[in-house]
Amino acid sequence: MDSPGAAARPAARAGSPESEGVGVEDVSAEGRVTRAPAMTDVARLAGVSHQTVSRVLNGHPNVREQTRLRVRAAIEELGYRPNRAARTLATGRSQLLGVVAPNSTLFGPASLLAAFEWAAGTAGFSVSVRRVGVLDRPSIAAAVEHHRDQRVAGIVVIAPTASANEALAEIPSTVPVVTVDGDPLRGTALVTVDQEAGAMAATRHLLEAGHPTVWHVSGPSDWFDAAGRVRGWRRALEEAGAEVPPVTPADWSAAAGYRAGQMLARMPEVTAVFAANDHLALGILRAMHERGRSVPGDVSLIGFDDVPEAAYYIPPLTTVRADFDEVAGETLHLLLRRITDGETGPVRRILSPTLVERVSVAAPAR
Amino acid sequence: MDSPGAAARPAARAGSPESEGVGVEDVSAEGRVTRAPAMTDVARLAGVSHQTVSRVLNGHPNVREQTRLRVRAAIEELGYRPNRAARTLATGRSQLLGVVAPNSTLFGPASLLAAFEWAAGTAGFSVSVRRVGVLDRPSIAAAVEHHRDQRVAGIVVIAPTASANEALAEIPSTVPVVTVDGDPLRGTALVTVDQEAGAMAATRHLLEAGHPTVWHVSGPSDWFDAAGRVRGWRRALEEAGAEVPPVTPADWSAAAGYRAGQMLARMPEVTAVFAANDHLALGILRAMHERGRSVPGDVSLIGFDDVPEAAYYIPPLTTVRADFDEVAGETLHLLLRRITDGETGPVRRILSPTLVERVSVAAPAR
DNA sequence: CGTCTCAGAGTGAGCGCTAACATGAGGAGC
DNA sequence: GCTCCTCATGTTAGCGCTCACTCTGAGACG
Repeated sequence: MDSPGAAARPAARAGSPESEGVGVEDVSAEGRVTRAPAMTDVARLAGVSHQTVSRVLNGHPNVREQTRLRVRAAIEELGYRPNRAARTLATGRSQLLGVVAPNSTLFGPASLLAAFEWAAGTAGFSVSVRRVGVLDRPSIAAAVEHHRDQRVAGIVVIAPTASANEALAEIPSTVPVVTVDGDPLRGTALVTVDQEAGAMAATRHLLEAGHPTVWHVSGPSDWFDAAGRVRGWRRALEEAGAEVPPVTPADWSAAAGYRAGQMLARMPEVTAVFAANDHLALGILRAMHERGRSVPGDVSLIGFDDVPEAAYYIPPLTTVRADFDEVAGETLHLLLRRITDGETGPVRRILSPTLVERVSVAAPAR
Repeated sequence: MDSPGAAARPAARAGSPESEGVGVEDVSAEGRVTRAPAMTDVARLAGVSHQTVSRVLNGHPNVREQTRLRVRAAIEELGYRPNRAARTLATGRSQLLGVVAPNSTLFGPASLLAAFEWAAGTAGFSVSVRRVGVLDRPSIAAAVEHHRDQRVAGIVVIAPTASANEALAEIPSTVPVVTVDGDPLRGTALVTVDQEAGAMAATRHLLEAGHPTVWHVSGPSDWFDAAGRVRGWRRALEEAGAEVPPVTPADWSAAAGYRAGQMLARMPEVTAVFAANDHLALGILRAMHERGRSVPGDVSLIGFDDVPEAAYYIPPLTTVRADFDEVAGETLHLLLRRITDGETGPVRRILSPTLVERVSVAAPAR
């Protein structure tokens, strides 16, 4: 509205044209506030046209080496920095990537987000994050629209729940979108962790330790991650011919794990539990402890995520680890390919998690 | 580079001017690719000048109600969305806020970031996040420069370490900056939690339970948070006339807490410990457990942060909680005030944390 | 020795918007 | 009835960049 020096706007190009080394940034020699150097200022100083400066900046081939050096020197001297808004306006493309993420600090999404921001930053892209409170259709659609307004080059949607699905279907294909942790069955670009494989590995590990069957405390049922882990658990049991006990439903919190654990702790037939994440496992651990059931003496337990603290639970937790750096890297890679090559076909990258063995698993007491 | 339809650029404004309801978005009736509607399209449809459309969009006063409605209808019909890049270019101001954050998933910074993104989104701002690997001068300076290139309206620096300090001093005052978790003694805009008060409350609580003194496992010494907690702990001891034992240095991890706990567990005179965060406390808990020292029977323990899992540690952890939503809200508030009012003087908002009592504290055994 | 080619530049238009100024109609004030 | 002001709107000129041209001179080629 009223930033200082706004009145000086039509001034510019005052002073002798060849005055060397003047333009620092915001205050001229006379102490007057002036604008930041633009491409034409660089051009004038280097004795070329603004278009040549543009060519140097964008690495175009047909520029003589000597000219290139002269321009670079001028850029350096003026401390020139290109105006991204102008470039975006002129090209219709930006160096901005949009992310739609759930408004939570859950370990998975938070780790993924951090890893993606880091990877994108390293690749020279900015990341604009839009948090959504509930992952329903209108919220996600609004967040996507918001990003499109900014002319982002591409969008990443961290949409771990089923309710987000329909919103994704509505996104016009004019802007590249990659979904992370979304519906593995959808026909778009998707990167996710093989939840089913991870859950199978955990369940098999417990069966192989000698347990007749494995109980499962699941995450919220509308999360794909949770559903995939249930599927893997069930499949491992079925393949081994073991009885499939009822799922104990929960959310992702230690509180829910504790409540589930209180139930399971009173059932003597429960000797092995696979929890859908480490925080649930922590709650279960405490419930077992309170009921005097030792882990792994009486009950074996496996979690999922390998949060950094899992190794310091009592006892240290056997769990399943996904490599979020890898997921983020793949996501970025896929998105950039879609941006530059205009690819639009369905692509799926499903990364395998690994079992991390610690001490919360043992053979069942006889 | 070669997006489809780039060649059709100089086309546009084909077709009968008054053809109603045509302009969906990207494909005209003939199936040809065309550009998204711009302000002039809206103006033509509404029978006004583009400037009037601009006035309606920006809520200027001098527009007749009837005209306003006509313009709004045209906007609706065309599905018009303003081009932010153009607006940014024209005004030199954007609706983008830049955040510089450490590349970690530590509970504090991660929670703060999420809360800030949420708050900013609610206020109609986008948030561009730049992660920095190490919080040293060049890294932070580069991140800030990156944001300035994008013409962000303001910048938030989450700079919890001392080494970040000098970088902050270099930032020109042309762009509003608010520091979070930074040096409480610096003369800029700052929002932070009163670490010292929180640590004092924890330490006093242990003293009041009857412990002769309190031992401290600290965070990394270059973090302001850690330093503040050490100060508060020391001050509470001194004010109570208690002996001040040596600080056990650590980082923020459960692993470091475990190592520190192994030391403390062998010292019978240690009956009360204040850990600089909950994850350290978790590690200490396990070390105590392994050595057969019960918490709170033999040793009382308090953490800091109140991570959601702390209530499910064994035993449930007494800790200190900061309200990150409040911190984020204050930060946004402060930043927006600086952006709109051009305020530049030093401002400090220091928010008080609260003690959350659970069961890890008891009177010392006699 | 004239013509063609092509690297290495420059010129002008326009991306979609806002800011400043211009215009014109209607009413208040004398 | 005239001036002067106010409200509602239009006109014009950029913001700083890229794109599609045009222009120039030197070498290749017949």
